[in-house]
Amino acid sequence: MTAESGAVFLTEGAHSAQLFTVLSGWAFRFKMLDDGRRQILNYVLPGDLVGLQGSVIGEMEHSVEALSPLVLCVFQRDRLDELFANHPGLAFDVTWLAAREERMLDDHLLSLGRRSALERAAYLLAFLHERAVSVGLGKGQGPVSIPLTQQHVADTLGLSIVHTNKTLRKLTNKGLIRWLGRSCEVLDATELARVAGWEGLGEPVRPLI
Amino acid sequence: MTAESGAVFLTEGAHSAQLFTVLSGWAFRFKMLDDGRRQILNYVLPGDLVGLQGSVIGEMEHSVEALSPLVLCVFQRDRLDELFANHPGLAFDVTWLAAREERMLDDHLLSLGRRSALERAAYLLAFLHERAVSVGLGKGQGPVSIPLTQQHVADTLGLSIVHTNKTLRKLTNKGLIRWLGRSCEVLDATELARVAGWEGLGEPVRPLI
DNA sequence: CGGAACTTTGAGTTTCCTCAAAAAATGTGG
DNA sequence: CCACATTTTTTGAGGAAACTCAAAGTTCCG
Repeated sequence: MTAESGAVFLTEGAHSAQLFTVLSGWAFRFKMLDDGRRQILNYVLPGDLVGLQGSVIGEMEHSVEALSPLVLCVFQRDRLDELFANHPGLAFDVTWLAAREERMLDDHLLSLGRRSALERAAYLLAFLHERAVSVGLGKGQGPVSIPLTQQHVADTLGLSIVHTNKTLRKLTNKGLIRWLGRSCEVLDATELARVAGWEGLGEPVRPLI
Repeated sequence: MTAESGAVFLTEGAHSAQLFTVLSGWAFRFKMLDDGRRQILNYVLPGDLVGLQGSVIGEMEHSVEALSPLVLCVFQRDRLDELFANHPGLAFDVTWLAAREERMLDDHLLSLGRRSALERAAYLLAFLHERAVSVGLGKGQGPVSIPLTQQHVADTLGLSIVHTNKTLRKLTNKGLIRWLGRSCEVLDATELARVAGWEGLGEPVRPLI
């Protein structure tokens, strides 16, 4: 299955939730408040599972939207029981992915709760850079390019679009990032992580799904 | 196994991570930045699993501290493989718990990113109240009592202790909570949820571990 | 080429923070 | 049970961070 950039392909409340594996492209998970405030929860990259909450618990409480053209592999939900029954190794891998997601959310919570705007922005871009590199998106010549707008950054960091712009400008002026059209190039991931006081994900092994 | 109130019984970086089930008591998971800023990630109640990240991925990236005297049941990590191999139903329950934790963290992120101080405080107390009731802590006469200090609330909401105090006072003045010693009584959980614009957890079924 | 979406900037306001200190509750040892 | 140290809660005042409003540039896309 494929999805266009900007397409919301899983929505909150969906009861017939499907489970997907991302083969290529970028997406993000988000929730909204009634008055339109949006919070981006995490980003989805190749190798990630999408819709596990819906499949395991029965209903989705967040939505997922594509940031770039996306290629997905669909899993029927009822086959999850079969997977646990007959493929314990794969079942463990699913749980490994869930634990890794939990760990990323822990990091995001630390950021939103206790880092300043500048630290938060540096953290986010260092994080996305590390994730992009870990799935092989850094192999092209030059810096890694992340497909998002400043509105996405604002809705991830819990900041207004105006303050986000001013904060990203500081990182740009330090030569750590560059903003191009609707994407961000990370020029110095090490320094970004240092500004944020972030240790990195530290993911030695990971299962292939 | 038991733990005293205030005891940190799992620490960040622990490599020989164990897996626990909580039988009774309250605890919380947290992370710290180098300069001492602390962020509480989530609360742990009876029926919760503690240390799954360490068991599945291999290293803990957060710590866990008791809020009240705690009774725990220890699981050896290597028995997790055996569980996945021979008890697919239980393995699924472990994954269910991981998905539920992920969902709670999603809610917390929405709160930290997009809710005001008052909304955040109302959300947190409605959330903790709902969790307490769901494990049967509401059966004693009178309101549910949650064992924490305002410093814990501040470190959960990402606010200073001073602003937290002023915010909780507003909720007290509205008659929604009462602060007693080092604990909080929830007097009107419905109104708290309404102030927060929060729908509740919505947990029809749950596995028994 | 023209409209829409996105980025940038400035000005004034609100929310939340820090500092400082007092008041209240809790715990401890005699 | 009381005196004392410690922790927790409360209050006030001034400052910093982030927000809203408004508008001008830019870039993107059909």
